[in-house]
Amino acid sequence: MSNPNKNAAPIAPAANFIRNIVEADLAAGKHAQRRWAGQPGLASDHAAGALDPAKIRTRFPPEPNGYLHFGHAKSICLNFGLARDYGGRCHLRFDDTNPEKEDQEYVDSIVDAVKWLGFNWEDAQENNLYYASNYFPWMIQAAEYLIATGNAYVDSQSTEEMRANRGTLTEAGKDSPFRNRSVAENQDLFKRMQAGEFADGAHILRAKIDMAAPNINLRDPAIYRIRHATHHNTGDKYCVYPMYTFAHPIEDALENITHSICTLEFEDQRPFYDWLLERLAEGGLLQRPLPHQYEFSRLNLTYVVLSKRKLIQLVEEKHVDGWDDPRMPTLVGARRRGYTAEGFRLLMERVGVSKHDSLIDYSLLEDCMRETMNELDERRIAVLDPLKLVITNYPEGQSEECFAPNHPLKPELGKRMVPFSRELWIEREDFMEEPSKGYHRLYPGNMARLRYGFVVKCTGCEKDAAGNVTAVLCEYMEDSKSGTPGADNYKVKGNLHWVSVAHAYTAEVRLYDRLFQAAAPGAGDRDFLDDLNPASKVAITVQLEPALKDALPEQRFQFERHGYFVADRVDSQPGAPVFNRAVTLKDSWGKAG
RNA sequence: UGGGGAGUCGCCAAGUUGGUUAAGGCACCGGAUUUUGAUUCCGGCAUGCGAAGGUUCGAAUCCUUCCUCCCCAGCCA
Repeated sequence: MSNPNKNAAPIAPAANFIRNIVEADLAAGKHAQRRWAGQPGLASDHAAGALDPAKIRTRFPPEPNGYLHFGHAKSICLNFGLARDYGGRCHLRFDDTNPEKEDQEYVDSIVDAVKWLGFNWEDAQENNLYYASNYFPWMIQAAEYLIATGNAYVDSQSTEEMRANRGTLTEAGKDSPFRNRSVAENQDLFKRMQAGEFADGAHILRAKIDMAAPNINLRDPAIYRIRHATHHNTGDKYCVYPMYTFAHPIEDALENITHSICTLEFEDQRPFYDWLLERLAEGGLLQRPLPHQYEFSRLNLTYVVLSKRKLIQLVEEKHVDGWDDPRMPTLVGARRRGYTAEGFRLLMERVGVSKHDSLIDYSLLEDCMRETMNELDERRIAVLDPLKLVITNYPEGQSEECFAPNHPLKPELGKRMVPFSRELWIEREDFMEEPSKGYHRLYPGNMARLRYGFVVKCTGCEKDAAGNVTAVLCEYMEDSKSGTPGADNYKVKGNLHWVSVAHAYTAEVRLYDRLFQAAAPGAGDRDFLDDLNPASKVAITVQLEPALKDALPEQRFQFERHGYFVADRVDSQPGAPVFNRAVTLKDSWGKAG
């Protein structure tokens, strides 16, 4: 009763302030009269189209200058989730307005990552994959309109002069000496900027608003700069490129975006967003109603760094094995780690959307992964720290078939055969010569069940000269085999997993743990690298049940009593998979005693 | 010291046109089931809503003052 929706999929999304706004807008019919040209366009283009079939339009607008990380996943789930839930559309738009930083490699990886998360922007009716760079002609038109109406001017101050004249947080800025150039001169200069007559930085186009505005973003923000650079999409066609501040609102409006959702740090830019769009709508360039920007707080996680600078440093200085290292908080890393898209979607649902600065416990993410994997993954047996168990009353050279269910919650997934024999691998920690209080696995004189096999009674152990246990000895109860009528005659508390020595598949497993050992890496004046967890990756050789030899890359299993493991999608060879640990099972043993 | 945001249980987060006992999730603590010390199930868990005053029959919701935290001075996004 604590969660009546638990079995009713999909779970109703929790209320949040953005959903409230969308619902209110829908109820008021705020966007009902928008027209849609079938593709992005100016007011005149859309006016020729039919009513927009999408009730709302949102967008996920990454700059293709890096790999997507967990923070982006929140934005993706929010924007695509809204469109899905309210009869809308969500566009994937590459915000590629800075040629010096962007690359096709990133475009491809972003497309993959969004798809992997389970969202799409394309169906029989629409394909909403866009590039801001395809809007450059319209943006130049918009800039020229601003110049013509006295709302923009070409400034020829140096970067340093501009900075000096911007003022400070508490002092007003000073007008540029070029601020009152005539419209004709501004038009001429902007034309020549486009023609490539000037070097980078020689001139810049600025909006003409108010150098004394208390909001620094309104002190004549730069909107078009000169960059002689090759763009990944437009090549060498342009010498001038728009700034984000100018480009983004226009992109939204051209695409008929109704709710433009971004993170909190853009809040101060909303006045300019509205100012710009209002000017362009007045001029008849953009369709009304105009898009509106809403801000939410970005995702922060304990034990994780998400700043681009730090992620690059981790890769370049080789603290990790690349962008897709399973310990990286990138979506490619998570995928390789074995994390689920379902788990990310669940996490974002649980985390919610608000404007508070929040810090989410990493354990919440792990818990979401466990929850989805428990449902999704078949079970298999793996002995990670092998110790030999010899069943002294079982005939040498003999073996027999035991059957283990593939998923205890889903009998329809059937069973698989696991061979049983005289010598088995068991987990070293499943034997204690002198048991601690509450321990109910193997120790001399105690009985325990070999899961899906027989009940055994421990009779002792063998040791080497140094006193290390080299084998555990036991006798099995012949009438106790799982699935036979006699199985219930034995009541034992301990239940161990095992793999037949003669049949085992010996493989490599990477035990991954959190990349950082401090909840807030680099907090205070520490270097975040000092908080790296030296044991975040431990490769071991393990004994696996034979069926695991056929695991396909990216196939994931629960290794019973251990956790969830995935066949590495890069390093696995056909018939020779290696496994990554995504997350352990919850373990309350030893916690409360 | 300018401007913009935010402060509700350990972590998130509803609720904010003032009106019964302040949703829900995670964590945690009990207890039941269990051939994974997992899962599942049942129960518990804020006389309190950053603080102090005030208005009111009644305030997390209104008013006043104060405190704390985050963001902004790229020709990045």
